[in-house]
Amino acid sequence: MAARSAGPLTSVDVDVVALTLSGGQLADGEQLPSPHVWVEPDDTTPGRRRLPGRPLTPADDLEGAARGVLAAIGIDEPRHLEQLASFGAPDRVPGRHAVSVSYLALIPEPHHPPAHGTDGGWVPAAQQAAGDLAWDHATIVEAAVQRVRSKLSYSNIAYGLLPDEFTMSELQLVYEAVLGTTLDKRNFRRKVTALGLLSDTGRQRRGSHRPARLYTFTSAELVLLDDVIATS
Amino acid sequence: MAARSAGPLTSVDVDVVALTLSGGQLADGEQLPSPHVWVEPDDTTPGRRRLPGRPLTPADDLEGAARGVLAAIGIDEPRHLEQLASFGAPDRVPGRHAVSVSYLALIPEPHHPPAHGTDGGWVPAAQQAAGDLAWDHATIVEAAVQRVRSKLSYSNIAYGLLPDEFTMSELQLVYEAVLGTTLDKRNFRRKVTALGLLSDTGRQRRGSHRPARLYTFTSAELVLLDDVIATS
DNA sequence: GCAAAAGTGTTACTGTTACACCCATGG
DNA sequence: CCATGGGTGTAACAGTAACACTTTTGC
Repeated sequence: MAARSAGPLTSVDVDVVALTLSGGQLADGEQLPSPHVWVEPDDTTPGRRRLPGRPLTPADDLEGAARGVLAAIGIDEPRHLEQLASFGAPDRVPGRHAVSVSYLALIPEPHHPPAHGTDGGWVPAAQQAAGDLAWDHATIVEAAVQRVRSKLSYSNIAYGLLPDEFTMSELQLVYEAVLGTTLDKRNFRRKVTALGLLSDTGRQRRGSHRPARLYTFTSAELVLLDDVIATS
Repeated sequence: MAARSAGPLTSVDVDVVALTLSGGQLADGEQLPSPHVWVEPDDTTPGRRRLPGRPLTPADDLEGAARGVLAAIGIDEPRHLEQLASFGAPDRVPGRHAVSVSYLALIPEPHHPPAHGTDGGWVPAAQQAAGDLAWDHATIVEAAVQRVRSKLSYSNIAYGLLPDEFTMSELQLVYEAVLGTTLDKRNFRRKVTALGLLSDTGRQRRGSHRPARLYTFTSAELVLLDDVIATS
């Protein structure tokens, strides 16, 4: 095969799956939080919603475009952003051949813009989203949740869903919400401290109960481990 | 954000990292095999080589385009094909804004076309490729090898690098070649049979030594596990 | 009978699970 | 003093790692 110059052109969208935990404040836990995804109405498919996204322009790099999409919905600094996958079946969007390069963004609880002047909003990733989204966007959301779920086991990706300082119980809630299971408190603490990714700020959070130690992740970047935690 | 129609167009390339094990027949093992990648000369960057690829055309879906790229170099049925990642920095290819959607293909040893009428060839993925490839193609190759290495631990992805029937020693060689370590024979056999992904064909391979049992993978599709093997 | 690779078990250790009670605070 | 969530240890078990010799064949 010889060298090729630029071939036929295609429209490339950068779409973002922004996930946060919602439905129960992390701090109280009266109702269990669950992963929520940001969606917006789409004029071309009445009644359905879509992931935020925009076409790639010549000046863009992919990740920069994803950041721009997030900025447009009021999220200036996602705690975590990574490429998810690309989708390009010729019929995935009727009427035009569009490739979607999708990104996963994680947003810590406190930063929720509850609305924001735009008409988008957070909907539960698991249930509603599945039937409600335009084109293949439900597939993309599903891939995003799976990605987070599996990375919880061998990375510190939970930092993306937590404020700077958090208690052990809040960290455990993140795991439980994303994995959809309950975990044993003592075993969870032992494992998660054994990873060496947490450090104990001397500070405490007080409430009508024994004060809780506050922790931070030692790295605000994604750290991948070779081994596995999670279960029980 | 409102609905968008097709925006500015971009050229999209589908590039393929085809990997195989080479440098020592699996069956003999006088020299240890190592991952090799298929590269071809590129006219626009004299002296450098590139991954096989081609522009996406309107009728293509992404994976279909990747299969077409493979067919053009004489590989009609890769044992395994999966999307790797997309690359899209504006300056990754000087002079045009090109997004590369890259795929990982695994080729079993026996299918090597040693050359093929094309002027491409297999080069060791680790060493030579790194300095020798055009643009960001070395990065893409590195990502591909990493992907295989990590998936060995929790999937049957080794099927992509093996013929239908193989001995335990051959399977172990695949692991050792990709991981770059040596493994204990007894522990390896115990773990890999415990996964339940292998079945013992009654057949044997004979040589000037005790006959070796031949195994197949029970699934010729990728199977992901929850747990981890590999080490020691 | 010799070279070459195939095949096989046991023991020590390490990590994982399951499980229940006391502690510190706010009100 | 009561309610609330925070915090802690141990024993049974399961999985992993380290290790060396016997077997079957071709020549």
